[in-house]
Amino acid sequence: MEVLRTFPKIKKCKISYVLAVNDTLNVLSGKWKLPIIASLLYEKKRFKAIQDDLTTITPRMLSKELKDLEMNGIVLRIVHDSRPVLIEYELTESGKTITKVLDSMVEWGLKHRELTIGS
Amino acid sequence: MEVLRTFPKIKKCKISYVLAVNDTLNVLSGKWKLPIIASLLYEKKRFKAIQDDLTTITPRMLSKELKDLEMNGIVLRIVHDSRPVLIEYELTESGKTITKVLDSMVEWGLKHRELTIGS
DNA sequence: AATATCACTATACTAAAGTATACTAATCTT
DNA sequence: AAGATTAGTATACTTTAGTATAGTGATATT
Repeated sequence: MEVLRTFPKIKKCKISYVLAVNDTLNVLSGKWKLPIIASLLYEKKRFKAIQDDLTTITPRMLSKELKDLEMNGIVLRIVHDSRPVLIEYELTESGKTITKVLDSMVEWGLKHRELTIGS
Repeated sequence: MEVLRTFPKIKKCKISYVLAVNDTLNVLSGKWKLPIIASLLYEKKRFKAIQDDLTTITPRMLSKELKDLEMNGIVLRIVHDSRPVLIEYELTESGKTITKVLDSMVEWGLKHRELTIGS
C-alpha cells in the first residue's frame, strides 16, 4: 500500500495496475511468506507440519504470517471440530495461482543470471 | 539470498529455481526499487529527474537504491565527460524485461482482487 | 497422576529498512 | 562576486521486521 502511494508522476500506467503489482508484492515479500506458500503448495498442512518444514521459524512468526496470509486471501484456516481440535492450513485458489507469478520470476531470474554473472 | 537459504525440505522444486525467484524478489522488494524502475522505463534520466519523479525520496535513499540496482545489473550509470559532468541512469536489458514479471503480477493482482474483495 | 503434544500467545529484545537534516565540491547563472 | 544547481555524502535518528525465550490451555498418552 505504502509503496504505491509514493508512486510518482508516471501516469502512463493505470493506477489499478500499480495497485495490483503492489498487492502481489505484499503477498510475496518478507522472509517467510514464500517458504510458507511453498510448504502448502502440494498439500494442506497443520501448524506443526509447516513449522517442521521451515525448521528455523519461530511459532510467533509463523502465527503472524499465517494470519497475514489468511487476511489477504492466500491461505485458508480450516478448523475441524474433532477432539482434539484439528487445524489445517490450505492455499486458496489465489494462493495456488500465484505460482504463475513465481514462474515468471524463475524465468526472468534465470535469464538475468545468464546475462550478468554468466557473461 | 537470506530467504532462500531458509527454504525448507521442499525438494520438489530445483534449487536454481528458488535462487532465481529470490533474485527477482530482491530486485523488486523495498519501498523504492519499483518506483525507480518505473521512472526509468520509458527514458533514461538524471539523478535529479528521478528524484523529482518520486518527490518524497531522500537523496540518500535514491543514491543507495541506484547503487544497489547498478550492482545487480538492473540499472546503468552513464557518465558523460562533458562540463559539467552529466550523469544519466538507464535500465539494462534485464531492467527492461522485468516488465514481464510485473505484467504477471498485474494479472494475478487484478484477478485476486476480483476473487476476494470483488466477490 | 505426570508427562507430552498441539496450536498457539506474551514480553522483551536485536537488526534491518527507511527518514530527517545538514552539508560538500564542482560548475553555472546573474 | 553571490547565489543557484547537480549529484551526491555524513550523521543521527525512527520505524518496521524479525528473533529469543518462556508460557498457556486443551487434550492425549503412559
